[in-house]
Order: sequence, then C-alpha cells, then structure tokens
Amino acid sequence: MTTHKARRKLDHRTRVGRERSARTETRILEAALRVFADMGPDAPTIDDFVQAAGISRGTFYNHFDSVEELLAATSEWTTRESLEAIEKAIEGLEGPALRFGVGLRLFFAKAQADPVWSTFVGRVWKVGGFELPARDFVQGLRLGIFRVSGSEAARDLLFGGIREALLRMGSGRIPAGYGAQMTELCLQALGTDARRIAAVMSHELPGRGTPRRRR
Amino acid sequence: MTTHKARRKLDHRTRVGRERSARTETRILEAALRVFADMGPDAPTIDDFVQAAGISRGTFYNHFDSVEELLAATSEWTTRESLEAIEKAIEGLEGPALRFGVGLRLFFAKAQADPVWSTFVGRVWKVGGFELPARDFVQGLRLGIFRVSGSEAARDLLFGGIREALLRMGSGRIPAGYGAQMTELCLQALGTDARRIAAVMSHELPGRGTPRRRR
Amino acid sequence: MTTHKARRKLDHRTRVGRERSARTETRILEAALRVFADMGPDAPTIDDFVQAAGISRGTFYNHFDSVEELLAATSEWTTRESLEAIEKAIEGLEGPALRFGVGLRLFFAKAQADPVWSTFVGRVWKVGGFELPARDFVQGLRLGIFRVSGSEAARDLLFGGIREALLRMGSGRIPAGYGAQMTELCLQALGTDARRIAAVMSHELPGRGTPRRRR
Amino acid sequence: MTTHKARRKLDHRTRVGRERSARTETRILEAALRVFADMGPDAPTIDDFVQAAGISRGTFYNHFDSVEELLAATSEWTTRESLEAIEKAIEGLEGPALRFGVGLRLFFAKAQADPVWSTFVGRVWKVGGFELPARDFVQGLRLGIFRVSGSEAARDLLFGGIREALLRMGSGRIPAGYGAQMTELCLQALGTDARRIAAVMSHELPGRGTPRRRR
DNA sequence: TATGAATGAGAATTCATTCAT
DNA sequence: CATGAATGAATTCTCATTCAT
Repeated sequence: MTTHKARRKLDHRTRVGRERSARTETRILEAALRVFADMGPDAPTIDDFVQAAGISRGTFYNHFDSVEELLAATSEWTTRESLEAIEKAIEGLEGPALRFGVGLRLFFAKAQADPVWSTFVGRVWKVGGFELPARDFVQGLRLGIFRVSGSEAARDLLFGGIREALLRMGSGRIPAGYGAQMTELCLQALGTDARRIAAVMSHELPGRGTPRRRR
Repeated sequence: MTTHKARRKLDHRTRVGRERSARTETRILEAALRVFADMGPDAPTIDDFVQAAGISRGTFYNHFDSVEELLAATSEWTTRESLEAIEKAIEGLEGPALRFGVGLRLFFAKAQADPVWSTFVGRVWKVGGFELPARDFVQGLRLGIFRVSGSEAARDLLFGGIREALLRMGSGRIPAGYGAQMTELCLQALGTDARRIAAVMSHELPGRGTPRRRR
Repeated sequence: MTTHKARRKLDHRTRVGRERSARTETRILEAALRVFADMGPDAPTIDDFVQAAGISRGTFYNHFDSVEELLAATSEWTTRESLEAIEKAIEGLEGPALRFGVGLRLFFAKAQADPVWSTFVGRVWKVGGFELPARDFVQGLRLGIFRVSGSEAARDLLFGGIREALLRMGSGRIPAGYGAQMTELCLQALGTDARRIAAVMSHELPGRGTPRRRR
Repeated sequence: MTTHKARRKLDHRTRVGRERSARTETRILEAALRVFADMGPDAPTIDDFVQAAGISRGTFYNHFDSVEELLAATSEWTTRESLEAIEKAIEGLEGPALRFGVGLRLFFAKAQADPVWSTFVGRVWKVGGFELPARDFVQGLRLGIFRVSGSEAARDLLFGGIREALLRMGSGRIPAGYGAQMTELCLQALGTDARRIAAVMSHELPGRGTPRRRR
C-alpha cells in the first residue's frame, strides 16, 4: 500500500521508512473504519481519528488532508477487496439469477462476519458508490428472469433494502438466517420464479477463501 | 385586585404574544425543513436556520435549545399530520393488502407532490421513528396474503427501499410512474399474488383532500 | 417607598397605580435580597431577579436600570432601617464601650434572626458602605478605654471579622452563643478591660421591638 | 523497532514540548494573578486572561477548561509556596504564641512586599482554602495561652480580619507599621498576655531568604 | 516522518436591552 | 405600568490547521 500523500520521492526514502509509513497509514485506516462506523461520516473530528489510531495530529496530516479524503480512502480500502473477491467467486456461475443471488449471499456472509465493516458500509454507502452488480441485474431483466414494473424503482428498492440490512447486521440484533432470508426476499422482489430462488439458496457457497482484512 | 379591564388586557397581551410566538416557531420549522433536506441532519449550523428563517440568533434559542431538538420537532411536525391523513383515508378499506398498498400509493403521492418533504423524511427517518403501518403488515403475514421468508428481513427491505425512494423522489429525477412502480415492487417483494396487486393499483385514490402544509 | 425611576410625574399618577408600583418594587427588592445572598453581587443575571420576583423582564426595567442599581437599592433598603434601630436603641447608654458592645450584640441578634439578611450583608458589605459606629469607636480610643496598637488596623480587623461572622451566621452552622462570643472577642481585640466587657455582656438588650422586615 | 537515535529524538521532542507548555502555563498563571487581583474571581472573561497573557484563545483552552479551574490553579500556585516557606521558617520556634505570631508577621511581610499577591489572596481566599495554622492555634487554646470565649468565633474573627488586612495592603494605602499592628491586634484578640506579645514583636524575623515568586 | 503546542476562525450560547401590545 | 417576544453584541467553546523541533 502506498501512502496517499507524496507518492513521489519514493525512491529516495529508505525501505524502512516506507514500511513504517505504510504501517501508520494502515493504523489510521483501521481506526477510521471503527470511528466512521460508530459516528457516521459527518460527526467525527480529526481528533477522534487521532485518538483512535494512537497517533499525533501532525501525523494525521502527513497522510490525509481532510476527513473527507480519509472517508474516501477508507471506503476504497474497505470495499474493493471484498467486492473483487465476490466478483471472482461468482464469475463461473451460470445465469444472472444464480450469479446475482449467490453474490448477495456472499455479501451478507461477509457483513455478518464483520459487524464493524457492515455498519461502515451501511452508513457510508451512496448509490453509485459501489455498484450493485449491474451486469447481472440488467441481463436478468433483459432475459425476463427478473420481472419488475420499473427497473429504476427495482434498483432503488434493492439498494435501500440492502443498506438497511447492513445496518441491522452491524447492530448484531438479527434473527438466525437473516442473511439468507434477505437474499430470498431480494430475489422475490425481482419477481424471480420459485425454482430459481431455490437453486440459489441451495447452491454451495464458493470462494470460502475470502482473505481476512485485519493483519 | 386587578380590575376586569386589566385582566382582559392581560389576556389580550398574553394571547397576542402567544400568537406571535407560534408564528415565529412555524417560520423556524418551515425553514428547518428546507435546511435539513438540503444539508442533512448533522451538517447545518444554528446560523443556517437563523438565516433561512430570517430571525436572530437569540430568537432561535427562545424556541429551541439545540439543533437536535429542532430536528426532533421538525420530524414530528412534518410527519404526524401526513401519516394521520393516510391512516384515516385507508381505514375503511377491506383487507391488509389493499390498505397497505393504497397507503403506500398515498404516501408516494405526498412525496412526489412535495420534494422537500420527501428529501427531509428520506434523510431523517429512522426505523422506529414513524412506523410502517405495522398492523396491516402483521395481519397480512398472519393471513398468508403476504408470504415472506422472514418478517424482520421483509420489514427492513421495505423500510430501506422506501427511504431510498423518498430520496430519489426528492431529487426530482424519477421516471414517470415511479411511485406506482415502487408500490407494485413492495407488494411483489412481500409475495402478494398478482390479482391483489392489480386490485391495489386500480383502486381509486381516496382522501384527495390532504390539507396543504404550507400557508 | 417611591419608585427608583421616574420620580417625576408622581402627581399625575393615580394613587392605585402608585401603590401597585410600590408593591412591585418591594417584591423585586425582597427577591433581590435572596438572590444576592445566594449568588453574590456579581453572578446573578436579570433573569434571576425576574424569576425570583415572578415578574416580567419589562417590569424589571420599569423599576431599575441595571443589576448594579438594584444592588445599591437593596443594600440601602436592607440596611438603613436596621442600623437606625440599633442607633436609636443604644443612644441612651453611657460610655462608648457599652454603646459599642451592646450595639454589636443587637447587630448579631438581627443577623441570627434573619440568615438571608446576614448572608446578604456579609457578601455585599464594603468598608465605607455602612460604617462601623465610628463615633463610639473613636471616642473609646481617645478616652483610653480601647487600647490598640493601631486604629486603622483595629478597624480593619473588626470589620473583616464581623463580616466573616455574618457569613457564618447566614450559613446556619454556628455553635450556641456564637453572637455573644463574637461580641466579647471584638471587645477583647480592642483591649477593653474585663470588667467593662462583663458589663456589656450582662446588660439587658434594649429595643426588642425591632420591626420585622417582611410584610 | 525504533532505533536508539529515534528514541532520543522522541524524548527530545517530548521534553522541548513539555518545557514550552510549562512556560506558557506559567505565563497564564502570572497573568491570571494580576487579572483576578484587579477584577475579582467572577468578573473576568476568558479574553481578559488571553490578552493579559498574550496568547490565543485556543491556547488558553489547551491549559485550562474554565475560569473556575484557572482560579483554583492560580490559588494553589500562588499560595502553597508561600505557606510552606512560612511553615518551615517557624518550625523551630518555641511555643504556639511565638510560632503563630512570627508566622503572622512573615505572612504580612510577604503581603506588603507583593501587593498583587496580597489583593489576590484577599479576594479569593475562602475559609478552608488555605488554613490558618490550625495546630498552633489549637495548641495555644489548650495550653491556656490563648484565652477566648469561643474558638469558632475566634477563628472567624482572625480569618476575616486578616483577609481585610490583605485587601488593605494590596490597595497600598496603609500606615507605617500596619503589619506589625495587625499582628499585635490578632494576638490581643486571642487574649495573649502582654509579655508574650512583646516577645513575638521583638523576635528576629527568620527565613529572609523567601524566594521571589516571579521569574 | 512523527510530535504536540499554538493558533484563530467560526460555531454555540448567554444575556442585557428594546419595544409593540 | 406590565408583559414577554425579539434582538444582537459579547462571551464561551470547538476544531481544523500550522509549524518548530
């Protein structure tokens, strides 16, 4: 991981310095994830991050210029890895319903395994930030596998519903099987027929090698 | 000890004062609705409300102690009236699906007619704040009219989806028929059968006497 | 009692109006005595008096222009009456030691009987505000009845000590006989001989018709 | 993981920072002493201290949370050193009267030498804040060297009188020998016999190496 | 790079004062 | 005269940002 500020001059720094810097940056990001999850995207002050990361004010500014930039970096850091893992895990599956549904199951599995991550994404996610797997969604509509009265409305319903689910999962107060139920409901909302839903739910979960985020 | 005239004068002074105060409070609430819709619940400063309402700082504090309290008051003021109107309009309808569905249509009609209101509610609404019409929802489940894999998950999906719809409507960028589509999708998500959905969508919208909020 | 502001125009006001005004002013003064006793001369805000007196802000300004003016008025109102009563009660007594000592005993009797008054005077009294009975003090020194190493120092010691006694009495936590002891100590500090002190302490307390302050 | 050099550098930074901070804090305390002496404990605003110390508002809050806290710190800082010096100077003296009396003389010497200090202590001192030398006082009573009609009253008389003396000394308008006179009067008030008083007054003042407070 | 003291702009809050009724 | 809503200057307090070490 490279630092966010001052990517130039890398050659002149010692390897030790670079490693130390990268470690500091990781500490800040880890702290930021917790802080944003706890306080939302607007409330926290720089001091909140400084204290949570156990660094000094000056050090913060050596890595990030503002809370906003830190939020963007935390989103990126937190999200890309997970989504790529899912993307990869489902790419071999046949048909948009199966890919979409199994992808959702993986997504909720991740959320349930890491409540802080779940809360963070639920609070910070903006539509257009990280996309629903648009390809499968569109393809499913085109093929008539998903039958909805309006595609915009469908996307909003799913997006909002999934975000709510993330917040709920982050709070820890969920009934058993919540993730699976949510997946079924999303497919049902899309008008998927019962047989295809059953296929999704009974499919073996692939890619259980999702790399752990924390060092 | 005070004369009758004096007492009447006293009452008059009191009444006039109260009226002026109530008018000012309404001005603040109207301004707050706009400001919260624009900036969200956390960002605005007291001065934002002061300027939007055209009052002085001191006057603000004569009416509300903090932004948080103003937010609560604005939520209440903004919400109760509308929900009661819908409640009343659907109370004569037969069956939970019809009541729930027509209620949703009315809700979205209100949202579409008042984008500021829509954005405000979309941004501020918390689960448990103002409730989904729990009675119809539960009753529909019990009667088997709604068929879902998990009631908690179903409620979260709808709640999050509807909030997302409000934000979308507040932004103004919605396709024609968006409210109706959203309603259909919500019912479809609940597993309602096609005939009942059709009944909801073709039902005449009652209570088109919703009183306008703005003076 | 005349109002503090706008003494002119008195002729044109009705008697009823004047009486009402005087009553209001007394209410404010009574409240002010309590408030100043509780909070000292600097801390209280106009609102503290307004609330304690059960009047409106405007009414306050009809009677007093500032807290400072109210303080002066309260001091005057609170003090003159008592001091004149004491002055009168001791004027027939023979010799400065007897007059001074019995005067002190009366003063402490008043203080013990009215803790609020005691605290107020203790907190607000400034040297030169209301004077120690200078005449008896000076005369006692001249006659050699009081023997002190420095008259300035003696006056300061007594003044400060008496103020402290007032605060103590206002707090209510005093041993039995505190007032008498304090009187004896004051005389002892002045070098008064034992026989004269005994005469002071055994003298009957005159003028037990001190009018009560509260209506 | 950190090199020895890095650690030394760290310590150096820390030490330099601490020193600067301590210097700033001293500047604030010095300014506060003057400001409180001038304006009393209640009147001054944060800005008064900020301007008197030549610092920024933010810096004030880096060191003290409120005027009240600053007052406490100033009292402590201003008082402990002086009292300990006196305590130490008199500890070798024989008998409570001598210790108490010489202690008083030293106290007044300090007050006369530093009028700002004198005014500050006179205005801020509360009973129980920094104590009269209770041990000598009590011991003198027990031994019959001090003869008073009530010990509570005696303590209050002395405490109030001494405070008044401090204010007077701070004002600068005192006759020659004021401190000595006040000392004599205090002892006289306690009923000390003439010979002991004379012994106190003629005793050489010890410990004239009281370190100056200001830098 | 890391540190943390100092800074000052800006946001929150209080409160004396005015004034229409 | 009495009322109390409105006002805005003064004050308190927070926090992003700088900078010497």
